[in-house]
Amino acid sequence: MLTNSRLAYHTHDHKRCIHAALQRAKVLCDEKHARLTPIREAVLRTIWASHQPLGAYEIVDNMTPKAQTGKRIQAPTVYRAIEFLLEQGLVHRIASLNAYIGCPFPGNNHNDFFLICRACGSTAECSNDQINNMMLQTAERTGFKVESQMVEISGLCPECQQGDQP
Amino acid sequence: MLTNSRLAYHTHDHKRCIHAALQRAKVLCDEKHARLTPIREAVLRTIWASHQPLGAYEIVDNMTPKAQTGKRIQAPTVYRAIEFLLEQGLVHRIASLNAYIGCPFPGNNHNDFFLICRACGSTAECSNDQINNMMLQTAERTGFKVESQMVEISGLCPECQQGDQP
DNA sequence: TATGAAATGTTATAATATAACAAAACTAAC
DNA sequence: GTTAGTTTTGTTATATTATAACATTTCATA
Repeated sequence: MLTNSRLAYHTHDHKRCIHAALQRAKVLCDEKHARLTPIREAVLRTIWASHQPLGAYEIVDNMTPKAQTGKRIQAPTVYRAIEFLLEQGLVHRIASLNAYIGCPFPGNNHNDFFLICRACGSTAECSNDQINNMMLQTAERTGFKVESQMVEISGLCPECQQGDQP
Repeated sequence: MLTNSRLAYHTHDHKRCIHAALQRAKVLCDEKHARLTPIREAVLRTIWASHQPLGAYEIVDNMTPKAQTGKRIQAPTVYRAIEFLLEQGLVHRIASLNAYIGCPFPGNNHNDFFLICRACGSTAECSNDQINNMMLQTAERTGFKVESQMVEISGLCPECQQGDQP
């Protein structure tokens, strides 16, 4: 099992997270001859500013205005950057929240699942081949041909179980 | 493993599906002293008109107007009915599609997963305790306390593999 | 440095969902 | 039955999420 739950749910030097994510993104885009433009990089940085999934308009609001003109980045531009980042596997969409989160291990071609804390919003990603295989088998027993899957688990992260919110 | 894939993916007497679903709903609501009003029943019937998840505004469009006034049911009314049906476990929300589908085995308190055909939209529900347990275990190994889960699998149903759409 | 392709800017709008308050229908006690 | 309180529905407006359409700019490369 592969997971980033240690980082997602406990305080840590988050600058290193962001830096590492940006580095991985650059390498990956380089390999694929995909263009990680300044805007796309800025959107990725904004998404990585936390371990909580961010809504598209939260991203819009958190983006710093263009240096030259001082104008704010508009929604379509952000959505286009998100689309690119999704295609490259650098971010994931959390459907249950209509929100986006950085992928901690891009390029792994994993079908992961997400552990979403309903109290603090922090979200970790886990991959578990055993579960994937079992889902595949179960689906195929009904004759269904699996192409992609989405697993989103809601509950309480270790930190938030302390207060044990209701 | 429990599933309705036989019905979801193959032609059958769908009137019986609808009738059975309505019957189950009545019994369940009776037991819980929940009020399955005419509007709620009509929304449930509309959702059960197919094995494809329906968007809220598709439901609005498919509802027959009020007999007395001839006026159409408005979105908030439909959303409120959906909310009720979700609470009673009579329908599920498919987050990846922003759509709603009838639950074939309500009251089972199952954490099921959905097999959604990307070609025809038909969606089956499966429950598999083994998978649920494994997800629980995996989550809890990270210290996460699971409360609910959402598994949505996309691919091709048996029927649509014939044409093998790309 | 021209040329076509890709990315971004800009405006408008589609699609999904909810807030807020009024009116009607139902429930339970009298 | 009447009435008071609660639940449900009607109605209007609006919030939230996402995309369409077309103009402009930037980039890669010939």
